[in-house]
Amino acid sequence: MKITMAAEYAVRCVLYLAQQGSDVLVNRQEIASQARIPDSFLTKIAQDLARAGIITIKQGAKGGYALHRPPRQVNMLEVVEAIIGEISLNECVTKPAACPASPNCAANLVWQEARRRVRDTLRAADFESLAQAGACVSPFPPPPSPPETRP
Amino acid sequence: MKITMAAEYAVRCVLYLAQQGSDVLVNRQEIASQARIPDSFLTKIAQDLARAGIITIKQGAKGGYALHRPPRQVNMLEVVEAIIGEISLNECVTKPAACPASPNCAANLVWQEARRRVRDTLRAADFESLAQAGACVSPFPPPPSPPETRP
DNA sequence: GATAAATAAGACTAAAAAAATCCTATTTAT
DNA sequence: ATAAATAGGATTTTTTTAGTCTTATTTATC
Repeated sequence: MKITMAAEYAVRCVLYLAQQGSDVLVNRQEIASQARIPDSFLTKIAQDLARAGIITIKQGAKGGYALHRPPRQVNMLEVVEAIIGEISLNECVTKPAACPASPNCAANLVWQEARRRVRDTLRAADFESLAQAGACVSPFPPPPSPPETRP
Repeated sequence: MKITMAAEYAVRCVLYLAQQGSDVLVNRQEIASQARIPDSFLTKIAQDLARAGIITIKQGAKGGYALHRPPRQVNMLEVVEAIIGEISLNECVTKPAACPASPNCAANLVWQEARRRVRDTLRAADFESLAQAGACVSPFPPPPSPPETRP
């Protein structure tokens, strides 16, 4: 029930790029070290992200990666699914053939609902917000701040 | 990002027991064949369920498994987590040590939110509802039924 | 109390997936 | 032409999952 490391790395990679702003080319080693991603692994991840139209790869000397779109238009769901494929929590939902009873199974609907909610949550998180939030803030309503104690 | 087969089997096992009603002892082979669970694998799963206080195991001749509580008081979250441990979608949330930046990471909060929603959804699904729903109905508001065509 | 019918418990194995790594090829700025 | 980058695929290692097997224990029944 875990996202893979590759997907986590992908999110960190795109988040790092988003922090630099749109269209800024960053070389792979910098991304790898700053986002703590094994450099050689990042090549694989970047290829998936590029195929999904999330980043642009420039080869050759002075090459590197950049966001392909404004960070506002990229969300966590896209990034994660670019790496691991469409999220689904169980077999029943993915391959109905695996469970002949699935259309008659109430549990199946619960899995579908859970899946929908995870995907909605990730979809709501765009990288402009994430990058702006930066330290410790979230795209969700933050907890009310404690009343000021000093005038 | 998948639940394990063991967890799916556990849900089916408990669902099958819930359908028989509370306190009805069912032998393992019956459960295994009806819920399509490899018989020997079910022994492992049952042990976890028993440890979690979800089922009762009776050994010896005429032994078998039964729900330990009314189905109303058992939910999918419990059953799943009895098998795979507490659900968490990524490392950042589970082991903060793995990511020194986690308290400063907006993505982390999104993961936490997603996790919360999955767990809430599974928690809301109790086995009385699931068993009653039986065919094709869900614990979530069902789609409006089509108008009757025959008086 | 002996026996047969059940499950327990844990060691073990096989298969699949995840996480990298490595090597050769290609692209591009200078 | 050269050096600095990335591409892409093959390969490897590690971890997890899924399942099996064997021996031991429990309990109803005769």
